[in-house]
Amino acid sequence: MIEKLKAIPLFSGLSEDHLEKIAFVATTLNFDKGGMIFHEGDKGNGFYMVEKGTVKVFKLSFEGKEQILHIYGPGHTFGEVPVFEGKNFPASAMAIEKSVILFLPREKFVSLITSTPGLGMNLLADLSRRLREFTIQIENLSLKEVPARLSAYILTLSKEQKNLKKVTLPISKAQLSNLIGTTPETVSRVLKKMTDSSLIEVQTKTIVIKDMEGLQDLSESGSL
Amino acid sequence: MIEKLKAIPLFSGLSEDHLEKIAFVATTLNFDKGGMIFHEGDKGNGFYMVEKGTVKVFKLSFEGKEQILHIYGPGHTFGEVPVFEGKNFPASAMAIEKSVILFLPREKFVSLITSTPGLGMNLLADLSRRLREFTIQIENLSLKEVPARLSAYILTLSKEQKNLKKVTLPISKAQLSNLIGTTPETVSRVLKKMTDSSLIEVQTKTIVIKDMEGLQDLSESGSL
DNA sequence: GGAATTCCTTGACATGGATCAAGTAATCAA
DNA sequence: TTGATTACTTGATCCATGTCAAGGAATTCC
Repeated sequence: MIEKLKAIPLFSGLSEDHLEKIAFVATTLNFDKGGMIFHEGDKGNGFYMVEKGTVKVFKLSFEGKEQILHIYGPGHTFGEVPVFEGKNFPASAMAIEKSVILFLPREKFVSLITSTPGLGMNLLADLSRRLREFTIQIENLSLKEVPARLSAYILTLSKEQKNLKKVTLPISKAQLSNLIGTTPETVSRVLKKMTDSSLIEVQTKTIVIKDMEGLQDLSESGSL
Repeated sequence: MIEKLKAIPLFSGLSEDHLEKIAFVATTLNFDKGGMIFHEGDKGNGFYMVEKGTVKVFKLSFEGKEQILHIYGPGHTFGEVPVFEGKNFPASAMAIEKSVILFLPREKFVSLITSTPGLGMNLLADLSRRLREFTIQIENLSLKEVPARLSAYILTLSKEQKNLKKVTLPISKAQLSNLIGTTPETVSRVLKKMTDSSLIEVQTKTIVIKDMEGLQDLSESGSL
């Protein structure tokens, strides 16, 4: 367990001693594909870490439309907001494939923060990074059109995966459309246009970037 | 100065001694209406507090369109993200009226956090609250239409101002349209429709809520 | 207090993208 | 492997909201 915790950025710089305390209060949860980890409005009495698998954090509209806020893979933590703010979860979380999740109960963790200076700073950095990401997401949703959002997403993938020219979609196109705030139909049509303009080549879950600069332009301003 | 700091939620629960240390490193800045406090991309070597006036934090698109992320009045802090994350400002900040702003330099503040347990927790709570607000803003932009966003905004104002039935717009309608992600023309038209449906009455900067329940419905689901 | 500026409203029109529907491809399960 | 289920594509249509333009109200500034 301690080895697992060491790999998590949030806990970097902590002593074995502290990690041991954390390991002691953590529990392991298993979820099948589609399993709900928590629902918007639930009382949050702890937070979570992905050990294996993939998780989406999302909101549903009144009519059932979904907006994905984050997709998290191994090593990422989520569900912190109610831990520090006291209220309930502002969004829901679901495993989008068979996943193993660690759970850290709130109270034990809060007392750990005050006694572990580095942990507090790590958390502040982590929440700040998330605020920055939301800032970008709001910019994308409000100031950019779908082709710009989609190419920005492909470029993000290309940076995440070392594989600079050939990227693999980690989620279905339906999920992708909910992440960038559009519909599967529109994703399909825009990918086709991008292919027609020789920016990319698509084969099922693989996208080959043919014109990196063109994609970059499209992600910043342009339309197709 | 210490009296000013006491009024700020972020510093609640801190001893006079700690407040004195903070007051010692804080400086006062004056801005006219339209004065830029910082630009997106600037290196952030500290954060800010509104003492008097109003500030908007916003992003500009390539084409010059604006999306407002926050409007802050007296007592609110802003610009923390780079303090804890190290990089630059993810957005810009401008005084939208003559304002007095306190500036807290980064380095002195960071060392203060490690030596002041309560301050770290206050900051975590503050950033968490902001994450929750962004969550709602993303939901609004992506899952709701303009009439729902506008009525949600009016309801928020009504909660903020004790004045339950009669609210005063704290910003121009042009700014309001940039806050809810639309245009002045659309705001104008939607307010008119809401007036025609007897939900509200508008007179310049004042809105009287005639049908609270109807507004609530509209903010959650409906269209006009 | 009146001119000048800024802000707001209204109308006509254009359009990005949603929705509905039907077919095709990919994946899963037995 | 094959049938069944789920995911994706393509076309036709519709609608909310953006854009452009012009007139009207409110504020600001000498």
